[in-house]
Amino acid sequence: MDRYLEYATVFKALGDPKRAMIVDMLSCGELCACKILEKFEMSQSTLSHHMKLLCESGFVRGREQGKWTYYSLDADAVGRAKRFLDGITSAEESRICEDAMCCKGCDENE
Amino acid sequence: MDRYLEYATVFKALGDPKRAMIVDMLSCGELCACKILEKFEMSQSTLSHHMKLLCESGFVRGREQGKWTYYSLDADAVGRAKRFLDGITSAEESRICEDAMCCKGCDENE
DNA sequence: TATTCATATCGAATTTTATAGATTTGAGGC
DNA sequence: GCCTCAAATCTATAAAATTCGATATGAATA
Repeated sequence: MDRYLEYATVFKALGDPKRAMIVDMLSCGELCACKILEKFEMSQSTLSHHMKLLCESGFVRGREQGKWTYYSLDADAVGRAKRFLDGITSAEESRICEDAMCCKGCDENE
Repeated sequence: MDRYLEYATVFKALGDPKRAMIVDMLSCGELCACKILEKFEMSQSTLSHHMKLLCESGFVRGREQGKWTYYSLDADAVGRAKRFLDGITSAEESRICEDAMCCKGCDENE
């Protein structure tokens, strides 16, 4: 269940429209908080909270330089999230299918 | 922002450890609620609520047959989520980069 | 048709999240 | 050293999510 907690933490971080848009903005490259804030009608403290969530999930990294904090995507975390979705589409390599968990319906298995 | 609301709704549905695990279970193929319930320590009403969320997000489809409800992944929705993550890694094709939104840092742009 | 079984829905309690204003921290500039 | 500015943190509040017991629904069946 721990592995799912890890996935869930990342997806939860992406599970807010503003954070999803922030992440998309960061796909263009590193951005400072001030630039991100410009694009939203949101208080500075609220943005800071969202960035903290994104960083704590591991999906985004923050780099402090002088007065500013620059944010960017963590390629590894993006890759892990992608691989989860990939694993979901190709049942063969699924983590869970071998686990006596699969059935084709209740009728056949009870 | 609407497009991000749509993505966020899906990611929010995946943003719970139990739901992430349920989705992984469904990667093996269709399952009925009773089979899923067996794998969790969770009341029936709670599972029903989780399945409703997953279905409302579009990520999972439910098929009622007699007394049972069978759940399976919606391939299109999985594909859309994947494409969001793909778009995030390859900045070139990003939805948002053209939007005068990119900068390489505050210093250069102010 | 009365009963049973699988799910869904309702209602309520608890926890978590989103938000903003006020304050703090820490770097730079005067 | 004092002021300014960017960002984080604290505090409070309102909204949303999680959970479960109880109840309703609806199909199969005796």
